[in-house]
Amino acid sequence: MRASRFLIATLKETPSDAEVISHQLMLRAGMIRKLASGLYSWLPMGLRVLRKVERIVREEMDNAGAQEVLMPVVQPAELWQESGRWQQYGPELLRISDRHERAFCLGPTHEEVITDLIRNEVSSYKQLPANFYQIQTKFRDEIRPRFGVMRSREFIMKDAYSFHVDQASLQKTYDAMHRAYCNIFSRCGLNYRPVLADTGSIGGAHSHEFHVLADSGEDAIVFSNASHYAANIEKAEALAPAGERFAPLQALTEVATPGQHTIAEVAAFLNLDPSQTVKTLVVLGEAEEGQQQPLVALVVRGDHELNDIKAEKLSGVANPLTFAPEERIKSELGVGIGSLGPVGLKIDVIVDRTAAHLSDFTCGANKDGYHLTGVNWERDLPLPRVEDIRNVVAGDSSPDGKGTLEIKRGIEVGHIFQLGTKYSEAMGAKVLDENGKTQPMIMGCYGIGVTRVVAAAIEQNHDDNGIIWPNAIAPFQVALIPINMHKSEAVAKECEALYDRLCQAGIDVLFMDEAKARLGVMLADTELMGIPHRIVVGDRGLEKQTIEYKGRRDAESSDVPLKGIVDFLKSRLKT
RNA sequence: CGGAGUGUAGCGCAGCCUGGUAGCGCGUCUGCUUUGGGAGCAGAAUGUCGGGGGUUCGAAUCCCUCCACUCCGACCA
Repeated sequence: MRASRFLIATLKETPSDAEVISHQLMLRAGMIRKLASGLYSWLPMGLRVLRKVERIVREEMDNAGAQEVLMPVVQPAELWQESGRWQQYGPELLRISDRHERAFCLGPTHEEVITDLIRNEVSSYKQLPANFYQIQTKFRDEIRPRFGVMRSREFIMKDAYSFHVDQASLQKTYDAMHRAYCNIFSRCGLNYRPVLADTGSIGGAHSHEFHVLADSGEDAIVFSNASHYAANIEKAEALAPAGERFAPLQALTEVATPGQHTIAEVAAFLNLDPSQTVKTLVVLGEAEEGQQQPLVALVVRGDHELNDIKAEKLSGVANPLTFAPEERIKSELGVGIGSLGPVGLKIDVIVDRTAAHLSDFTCGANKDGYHLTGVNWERDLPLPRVEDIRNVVAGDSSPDGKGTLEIKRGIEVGHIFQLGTKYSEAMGAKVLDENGKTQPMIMGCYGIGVTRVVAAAIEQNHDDNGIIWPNAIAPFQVALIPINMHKSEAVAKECEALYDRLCQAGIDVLFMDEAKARLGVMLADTELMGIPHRIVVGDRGLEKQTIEYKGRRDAESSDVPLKGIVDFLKSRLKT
């Protein structure tokens, strides 16, 4: 490609509304432009990267035996009513109506459409298993779109849906998708990890997320330092502490703690470590038929965080997890939220495994302005129901018993689920099995945020000068930069010849052919755009029959003989 | 949804408090000079100052209202 025929829309200054580095660099490198909140246009530079990622995804999906389809973005409400998600899905689902006032939505995902399609086309177990994918625009009306293309409202996703007669077949496809995803992210040149995940609202048994490791990631990922165990923090189990609980040493004492509400305040006031306290969180429980939702108290150690995913799954706790309104706590428990504690509390109490292991701890006295110290389970109050309801922290034991846990940040770029029969049952997607019996198909679904992969790659690969693309997804592999081309016939001639040779060798080359462009501008632009390899052609080098090569990560450039330059570049592109 | 903030040229911003005919840097265009890391000189174009309403002789500036965008919050217990 010649730069003179290509929109190079680089920006010297960073637009003020870009927070994260990938967003800033995508704007500055001329890859995207914002149209409205959470909506982005892709300029030629950005689209080239997007297409390269898509191509890798297609190749690996096809290799893994999936078939490509393309389904509409606009979907009729009826299908969503059939699955029940018309009601379940919140305001994230953008609902619209057509000129006949029929209800539609913009698809945030395509389970309903694919299930509808397949129930009409597949009727025998002999047609299964089958796996269909598409690379399609999704729309989710996010509460707060941010980080550019990383959390936008409209985005491109590769979504695949598989159909099976039995669990074993699903597991096989699931494993194949797991491998395909590893291939995809490896080929994109990303440092990523598959991690165990919660299945969330989509439901189902088994699930993995694929995370690109980056400090700016929105998710916390937990690793064992001694095994392959890796999980999303939402999912990671916090084991009960080893050993017996220490016997009580202190007497139960009520102390005045005027004006001290938070754990930090109370701990500082009483000169305690927060890990010697517990906090009591009051949430809504599950309502009996026709009754108001009761209150339930959740108790975790003062320095720990409640894991709401774990909590809302417990029987007796409302799902989604909802904190009790302060007025209800005041009126029903007679105490403000800063002085709550499990002792003598008249509602159901669930205590975290680690908190249940404490002795001589401190908690609210259920009396405004007072706390209790020297509290002990089974002496001062019965040990309530014990569950795992907290987030793991660094240093906890790994749930597989091997090593301790570390926590890193990750950007979720892929997610695979075993859906089971949730949609096929709701929507009557059935086949006849070998025995002539009707069965709902068992489903799996597999997503990759294609646009997010592009941003994640930048989060992971950049420096002060701009983006550093991995070879496989770079918009151009090589930048060809002439010095004084409009003055030196030799440079002009050699660049034209080189450009042809590189194109013929199948290398994506950007020829900075604007005659009067200044060298500094061309160098800065190609670095900002992240082109992984660059060659500079000038009279000085040509006299020695060499040209100057610099890899985007190299500190210094080096002279390469002109003759062998194409082979030299080819060998560089392999890595 | 709640809280905070911003909206002035393509981009980044000043001007607003204290009302008086809109400016700076970058970019763009023309010409000349320059050309091994974001050039210099000379000239030029570009704004319903987010929209609407009000106050005033006069509003980017003061008041009301609407809109858009951004940030923060949804774990005080």
